[in-house]
Amino acid sequence: MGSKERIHRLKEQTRVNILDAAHDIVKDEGWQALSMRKIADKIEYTAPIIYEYYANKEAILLELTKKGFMLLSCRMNEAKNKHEKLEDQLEAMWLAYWNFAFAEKEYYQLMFGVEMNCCIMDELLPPGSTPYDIAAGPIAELMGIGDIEDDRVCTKYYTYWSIIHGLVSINIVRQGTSDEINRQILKDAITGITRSLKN
Amino acid sequence: MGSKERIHRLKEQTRVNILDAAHDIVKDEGWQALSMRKIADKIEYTAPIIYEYYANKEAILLELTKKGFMLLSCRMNEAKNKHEKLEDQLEAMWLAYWNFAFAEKEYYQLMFGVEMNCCIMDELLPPGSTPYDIAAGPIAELMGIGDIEDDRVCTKYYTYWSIIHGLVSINIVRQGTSDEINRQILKDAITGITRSLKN
DNA sequence: CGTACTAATTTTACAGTGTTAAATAATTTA
DNA sequence: TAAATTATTTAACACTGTAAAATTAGTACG
Repeated sequence: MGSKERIHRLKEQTRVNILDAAHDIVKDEGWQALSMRKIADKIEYTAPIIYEYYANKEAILLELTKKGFMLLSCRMNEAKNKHEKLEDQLEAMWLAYWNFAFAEKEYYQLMFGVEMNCCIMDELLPPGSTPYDIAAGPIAELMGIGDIEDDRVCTKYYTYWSIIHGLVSINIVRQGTSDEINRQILKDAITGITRSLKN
Repeated sequence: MGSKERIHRLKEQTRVNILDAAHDIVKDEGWQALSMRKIADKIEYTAPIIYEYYANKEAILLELTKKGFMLLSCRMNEAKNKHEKLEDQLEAMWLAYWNFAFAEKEYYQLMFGVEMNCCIMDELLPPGSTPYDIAAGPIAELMGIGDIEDDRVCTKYYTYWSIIHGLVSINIVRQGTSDEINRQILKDAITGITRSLKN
C-alpha cells in the first residue's frame, strides 16, 4: 500500500504549489493583490481547500517569510565562502544582501515590511521645505560646494538618510534592541558622516 | 447671509475631523484596521459621506502622508535653527528626524511604508544560520573580540545592517535615484564601517 | 404659510475580502 | 456491493471600498 506515500507526496506538492502560486501572484500584481481565492484559482482548487494546508493567510505569509530568510542566509553564506580575507568576506556578504533585496524584491518587502506607499514627497510639500532642502544646505556648506543639487551633496544626504531610516525601520519592526545601542549607532554614524564631509 | 460661510467652515471642520478620526483609529488599532466605516462611526456619520470630502481611502492616506511630511520638515527646521555651527545643525536635524519617527510612528509608517510584518527571524531560522550569525563572525574577528554576542559586535552589525537596509528601502520606495550613486554610497559605507572595526 | 428646489445624508446594493460549517463527491475499506 | 473516510465544493457570514438611488433636511420664493 505505497499509495499512502504517493498521496502524502501529492499533498506535500500542493503545499508548495500554494506557496508558489502566492509568490507568482505577488510578483505579477503586488502584495495587496494577493487573495486566497486567487491562490485557489491558480492551483485549480476552491478557496477553502487552502485551509487544509495552512491555518490562514498569515500562515502562508509567514512561510514565505521563512523561505525568504533562508534564501537570504544562503546567498550571504555563498558570498562569504568565496573569499579568504575578512574584509572581503564582509563586503561580499553585504553586497549579496543588497543584490538579494532587488532580485527578490517581493521576499524582501515581506521580510522587512517595505511597502511603497505614496512617497512622492517632493510633490506633497512646498518647494524648498522638503527634508532634503533643509539638510542639503549645511552639507553643501561643510563640503565647500555651492550648488545644493550637486551629486556629491546628494550622495552624502542619502548616506545620512539611509542609515537613519535603516535604524528606524529596524527598530520599528524589531522591538528588541536596546535603546542605548541605538543611540550609540546613531551618534556614531552621524558624526562619522559629518566628519567625512570635510575632506 | 453669513450662514454660507458658517456652513463652509463646518465642512472644512468635517474634513479635518475625518483626518483626525483616521489618525486616532490607526494609533489605537494600527493601519490595517483602518476602514471607511470606522472613520464614519467616529465622526458620527455613515460611510458614503466621506466621499463628499475625499475621493477615496487612498486620498485620505495621501493627505495624512502630506501632514506627516510637513510635521517632519517642521521639526527638522526647528532643530536646525537652534544651532549656529553647521555640524551641530546636522546632528540636531537628524536627531529630530529620529525622534519624529518614534513620537509619530503612525505617520512615519505611512510616509515610508514600514509595516511590521512578522520579523522574528530568529525563530524562523535554524540557530546559527541567521544573517547575524553569518556576519558577526568576521566582524568579531576583525575587532579582536572572541564573543560573537558582545555588544560592540552587535553595534557594528546593526550599523552595517541599518545603512544597507536604509538604502534598500529608500530605493524600493523611490525609484528615482541613480544606480551609480547608490553603488557609491553602498561601497563607501561598507568600507567605512569595515575600517572602523580595526580601532 | 406652503410649495418648489437644492443640498445633505442615509439606505441599499455590488463586488470583493478572509474564513467557517454544512453538503456533496470521490475514494478507500470491509 | 455497502459502509466509512477522505477530499472538495457550495453556501454562508461578517467584513471591506465604493457607487447609485432614495430619503431627509434646509433654503428660496410666490
